[in-house]
Amino acid sequence: MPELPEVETVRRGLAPFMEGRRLRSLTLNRPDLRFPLPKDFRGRVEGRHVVTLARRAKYLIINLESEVSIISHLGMSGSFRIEEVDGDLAAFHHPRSKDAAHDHVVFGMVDDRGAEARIIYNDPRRFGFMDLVETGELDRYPAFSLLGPEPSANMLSADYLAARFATKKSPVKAALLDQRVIAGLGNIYVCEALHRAGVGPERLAHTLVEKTGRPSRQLEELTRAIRDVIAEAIEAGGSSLRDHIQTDGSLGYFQHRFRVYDREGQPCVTPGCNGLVSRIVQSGRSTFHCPVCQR
DNA sequence: AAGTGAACCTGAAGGC
DNA sequence: TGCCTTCAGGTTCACT
Repeated sequence: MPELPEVETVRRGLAPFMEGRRLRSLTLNRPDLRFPLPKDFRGRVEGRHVVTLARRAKYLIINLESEVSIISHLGMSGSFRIEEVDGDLAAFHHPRSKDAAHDHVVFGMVDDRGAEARIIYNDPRRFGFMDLVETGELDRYPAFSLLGPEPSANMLSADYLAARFATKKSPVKAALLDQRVIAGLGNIYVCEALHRAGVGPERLAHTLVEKTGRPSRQLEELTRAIRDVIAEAIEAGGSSLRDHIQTDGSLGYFQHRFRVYDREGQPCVTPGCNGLVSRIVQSGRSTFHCPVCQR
């Protein structure tokens, strides 16, 4: 579920309920998620104010006062929801009923007027995890130090991708899923970006680089497509924030704009293309693409 | 060294 | 209704 745009949507949804508020209580309903929860987790965060919510790739970062940061990764099925303890803002009530058996971590927040809210982390498959680091050490956090650039406009260029792809013999689909190359793309947005750029998922990454080392026209298209699809997806998640906070990590409204993902057998939407969306498996994961207009 | 596939875990959906 | 198989938005680890 959560690729970069979904995590960013979660960050924006949680921020009003966490930033500037005090984390009064932390409840752990089990000792581990994918990994053991941090040692003395409660003792190190309870009573502290949340300064900011940040995001790096698919990681949510809760910066607390006294230079302590909680790192949260949602894995495949992780989500946050907000329950206002005493509130009258019915609009924020979560639309979907969750299995409380998978409510693993609860952040009890209180603002300076005493208004309370519970931020509840639910994760049936428990592929997610949480960790605790000193804020100044975030850049050295092992999972972060290897990450490639964010796919935002100023961080990602065709020249950069050309340099990374030049010696890569794996299919471009796999190369784009590699978080060391670009941080934050997942299966959905890789499929979507490849389709927008008209690049076949099985193309070997190095074939998108000219002999001179310059990016090919198609690689420039792909770079643009990656930036566009991520920006649009964040926008779509963001727009849904206005009425219903998307703190469940669901796709907001962007799922209605999928051009290939989960559309096997349906007509390709590229103007003038008469192809049908096809599903193949690459390194164990579904790839949706149009064999006619993606080359 | 790089690239592929299995493993981690639960639930939903489809076939019979 | 129920049982079985397949699949799912991610990452890591063990093999070629």
